[in-house]
Amino acid sequence: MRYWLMKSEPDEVSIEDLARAPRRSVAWFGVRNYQARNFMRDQMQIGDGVLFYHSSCAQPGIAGLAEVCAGAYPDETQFDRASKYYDAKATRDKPRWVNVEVKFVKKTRLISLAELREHEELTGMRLLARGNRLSITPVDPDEWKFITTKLLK
DNA sequence: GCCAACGTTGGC
DNA sequence: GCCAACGTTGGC
Repeated sequence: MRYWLMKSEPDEVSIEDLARAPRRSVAWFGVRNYQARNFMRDQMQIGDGVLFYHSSCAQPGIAGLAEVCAGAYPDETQFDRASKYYDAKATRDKPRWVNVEVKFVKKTRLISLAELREHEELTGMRLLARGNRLSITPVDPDEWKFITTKLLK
């Protein structure tokens, strides 16, 4: 059982969209970074906890909780010429990109990026590391506990 | 829209 | 394998 922070642009998929999705789950397609892919492929398991983070928006921050509900399988969009995520070097025999599926748990108050930076307990968060751009980052159990019990009560 | 930081590509 | 050029991310 691990914990993760996953960034999503609310214009694409917000926590509200996730709550309204069929079965309240979505495929986390479109990841085109090897490190993030490897997290999905090698480490994410059904039941893992997810901090659902809104990025590239007016109020970036944690907007809700989710959980992994399906393990990694090939991301369909890599094969779709019409998709902006199309990858000419990926084939069905040798897929390059995978996605997991993520299920809604709850919407929370917005914990802004600025607020996350205020807490001593969270200074080690990968999200807050200088220059971090990864869309999927591991979250330490202590950080998860602090956020879900102290910041969200 | 700016720009720092990082990742990827491709020539050598 | 190096590294310059280019592309992307994402907060501000």
